[in-house]
Amino acid sequence: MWVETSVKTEKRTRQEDPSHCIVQREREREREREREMGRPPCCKKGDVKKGPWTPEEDIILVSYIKEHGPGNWKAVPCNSGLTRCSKSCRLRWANYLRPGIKRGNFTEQEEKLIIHLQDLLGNRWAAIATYLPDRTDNDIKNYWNTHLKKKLISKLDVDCKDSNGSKQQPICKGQWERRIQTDINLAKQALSQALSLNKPNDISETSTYASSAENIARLLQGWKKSLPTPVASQSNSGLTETDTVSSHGTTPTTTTTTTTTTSSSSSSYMMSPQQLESFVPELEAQMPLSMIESWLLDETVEQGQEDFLDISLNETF
DNA sequence: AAAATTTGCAACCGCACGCCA
DNA sequence: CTGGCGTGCGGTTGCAAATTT
Repeated sequence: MWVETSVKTEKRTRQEDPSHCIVQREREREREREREMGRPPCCKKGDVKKGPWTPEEDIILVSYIKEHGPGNWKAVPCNSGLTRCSKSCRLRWANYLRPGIKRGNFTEQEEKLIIHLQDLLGNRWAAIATYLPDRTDNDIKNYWNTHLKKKLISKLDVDCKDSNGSKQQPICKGQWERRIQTDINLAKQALSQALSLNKPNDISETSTYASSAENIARLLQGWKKSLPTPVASQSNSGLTETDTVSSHGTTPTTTTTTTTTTSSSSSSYMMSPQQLESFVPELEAQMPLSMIESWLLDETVEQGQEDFLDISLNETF
C-alpha cells in the first residue's frame, strides 16, 4: 500500500481542536525559543517528508544502511539524500526494513506469550518484543491493541457470566505468587542465556515476511555476513536475524555477529549487556558462578522452558 | 451498488534516558 | 556537575482496506 503521501499527511495536524491549537502554539514558541537559544531543531519542519514510505525511499535507506550500517541516524537523512527525519528513518528500519522481521499471522504460541508477558510487564512493548525476537514492538503493540485486548475482554465477559454469583475475579487465586514465581523464572532465564554465551543460536529461521519488505530486506542478504567488523556505535535497532534472544540479557558475543537489542533495557526484568557485565561479577563474588549455573540449569532442565510458560499461560486462558 | 462504519496498522509525536564534552 | 544531543519507547493518530448496512 504505497500512497502518495505528503499532501495527505498535511491533514494530520489536529487544527480542529482549539485547545490543541493553543498547546501547539505554545510548543511552537518553545521551539522558537530553543532555536534562539542555540538548540537546533530535530528536523527542519517543512523540509521533512512525512507519511508512508515509498519503495524508492526504502531502497535508498536500505542501501545506505547496507553500506554504513544502522546507527547514527542523525546522519542518515543528510548522507543518503532522504528527505526524512532521522527518527522516521530509524523507525522505518526498525519496524519494517531490517532483516529478520516476521510479520502478520501471530501464532497461538506467540499470542499466549504476548498475553502472558503483557500481564507480567505491562505495556512495555519493547521489553515484550525481546521475547519475540522476530517481532517488532510496534507490531506487538498493534496486535495487542487490535486483537488481544478485545479477545481478553470478551473472554473475561464470558468468564464473568459463567461464574454467575460467585467471586468474579478475572484472574484466579494466587496470582501474585505465580506472578512472582514467573518473574523469578524470567530472570533466571535471562541470566541463563547470558551465561551460556557460547551456545549457538537456535532461533529458527523465520519464514514469513511482508512481501515488499522481504524484497528489500533481501538486499541485505549477505551483507551481514560480509560485514568486516561490527559497526561502531551500533544502535539498538536491527540486525536481528542472527541476534538471538540476546536482548533479554545476553552479553554480546565475540563473533562477527553484531549484537543489538531491540530495546534498551527498559525492563527491570532484563539486563542490558552492560548491566550484566557488572552484575555477573558482583553475583559471582557472592557465590561462585558454577553454583549459579547449576542452579539455573537444574531449574531449567527440571522445568523445561516451555513448562513455565505453559503453566501460567494455561492459567491465563 | 453506494454509503457508513469498523478495523488494522504504519507512522508520528513527545517524553525519557544515557552518553559525552 | 551540567546541559546538549542522539536514540528508544509508548501512546496516539489517521489513512486505507474491509466489512456491514
